[in-house]
Amino acid sequence: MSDTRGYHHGDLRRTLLSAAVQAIEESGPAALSLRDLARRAGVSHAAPAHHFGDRAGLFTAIAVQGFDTLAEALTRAGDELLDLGVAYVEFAVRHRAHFEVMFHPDLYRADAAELRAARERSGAVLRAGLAHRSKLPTRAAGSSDAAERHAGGDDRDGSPAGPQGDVLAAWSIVHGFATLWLAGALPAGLGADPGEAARSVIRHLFIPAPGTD
Amino acid sequence: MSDTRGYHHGDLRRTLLSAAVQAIEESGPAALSLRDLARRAGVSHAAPAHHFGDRAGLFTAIAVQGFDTLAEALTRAGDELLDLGVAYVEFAVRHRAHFEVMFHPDLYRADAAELRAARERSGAVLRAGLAHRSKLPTRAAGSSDAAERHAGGDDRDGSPAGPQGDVLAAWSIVHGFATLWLAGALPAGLGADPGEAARSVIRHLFIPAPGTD
DNA sequence: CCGCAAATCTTGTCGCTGTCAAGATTGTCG
DNA sequence: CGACAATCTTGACAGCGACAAGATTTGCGG
Repeated sequence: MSDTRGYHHGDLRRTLLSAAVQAIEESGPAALSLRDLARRAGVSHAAPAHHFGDRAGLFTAIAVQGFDTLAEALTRAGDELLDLGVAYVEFAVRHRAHFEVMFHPDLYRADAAELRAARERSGAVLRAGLAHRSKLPTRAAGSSDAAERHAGGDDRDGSPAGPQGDVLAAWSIVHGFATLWLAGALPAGLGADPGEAARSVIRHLFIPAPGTD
Repeated sequence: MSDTRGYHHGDLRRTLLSAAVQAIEESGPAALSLRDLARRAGVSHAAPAHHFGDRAGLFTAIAVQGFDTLAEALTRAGDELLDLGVAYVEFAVRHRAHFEVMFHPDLYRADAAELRAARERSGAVLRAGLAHRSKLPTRAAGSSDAAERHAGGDDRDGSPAGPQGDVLAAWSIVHGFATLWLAGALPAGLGADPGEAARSVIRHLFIPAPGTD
């Protein structure tokens, strides 16, 4: 079945996908070449086209895979906002290639049904996790007056300062940290563990003074 | 001098740069073609090489221009953290092409002297502005107990949770918001003004409950 | 004013790429 | 066994970045 020899490769699609991910991790999405991919897989230069149509099709498949993997990772992370954010950053660093593709819609077919479904899947996990944001672990014991306070405030959605605003702020800070980390823009001295570094950055979201213990 | 006719174009470098920026705004950096640029400027296909060396050289020039423009914009924004963040996001949206190139170091020559200088210039402005972060405007009158509190706490730098942590958190949230906005990943309904949307998101950094007033 | 060197742009070429079309091989199902 | 669909190959074409060599213009020293 997964015989990689003979006229039929047997598992070409999966092989091409993982080769693509590896190539992107090495030199970025822009440098990806379908022909080079085919060469790595030991097939002819036009073989990839049959499975993905064209370059955009390949990137679409990678993005789909990425959104699904992200959904899994976030699910595993649990309900607490902090852990959710750390998981997001760790996903970005661990699956750098997927992450870079996912947030460059000009690379793939953003309107593809398969992709919209995958995006929606990971979006749902994110929203579900953030719905419990009252479980945000402050250093103090009290159950987060922050959440309570504006739960009584303005609940109509659409308002950018409303509960959606919390989600936006949380998403922005973890996405920004991940992006800057991947771009190599962050100063050295943060250590080698992006998850831990992200944790202390995320704490600044709702808790003014972090303190060291 | 700026005669665009004849054998010598006269102002080709600037023309190519602005054509490149426009092309990137239309279809992203990956789709940029030196030959297409030359065609737009009405010169031969090899003309750009003389001014920029190669593709990476062109992107380097764009990145330099971007870092300098960002430095200007941040300088104009003043000292308050909130305005600084809004200016950052507005720069990203207004100069989308520059922003996208700046944070994709694999596109250009990150070690070029000219570029490191420009990056350092904008970095200095950022740090200078954030040094006054005690001026962060809370809704309440009091002069931000947040800043005071941990100014007495741990002042040694290098600690990710220290004052550098504030800078990181602020940078992350505005960079993340800008990136998500540009990627079209944010939900509709935030309105058409990214600066204003950013303002209400940034407020979540140190102030738990924003309230609408 | 002259002439020469440097700067600027052109022309030609090479290998590489993505994409399409047409053919070869293999698995599958009636 | 035979036909059909899926899979892969071969061949071709235009566009691209890069390099080399030549043409044209500018500018500066004499």
